Amino acid sequence: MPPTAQQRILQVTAMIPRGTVTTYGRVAELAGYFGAARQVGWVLRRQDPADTTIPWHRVVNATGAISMSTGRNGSDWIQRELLLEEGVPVDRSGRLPLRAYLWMPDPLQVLQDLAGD
DNA sequence: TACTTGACATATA
DNA sequence: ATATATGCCAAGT
Repeated sequence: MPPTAQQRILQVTAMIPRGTVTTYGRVAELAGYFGAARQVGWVLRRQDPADTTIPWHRVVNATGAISMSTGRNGSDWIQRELLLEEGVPVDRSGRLPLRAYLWMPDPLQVLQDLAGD
């Protein structure tokens, strides 16, 4: 069975280094699903906020902010705390200096890692 | 099958 | 800096 989109999205997310962040759109792109940013949000939404096995908190939107929403039942604020713990400065509205903390992986390396499993 | 909903992104005003 | 408008993709109803 070929890996599902969800699996690849989680695999890419798992590669994000501590103390750095990336965007939904970028994760989709690296996973091989350019344009499917919303799907990334959908996948991360069903992760257990308490489970840090996969660093879901290192994914933010393209404006450089945590996507705050009442539907998240507070996981958005948990995300802020987790990022602060890693040294990523997030202000009270959830904004952060994206360009300074953005994960810049070598695309080829990412493909290698995805293939290797 | 058709319509609605979202942890999105980009372009405009 | 905000707000509105489209385009996107998959799941839920």
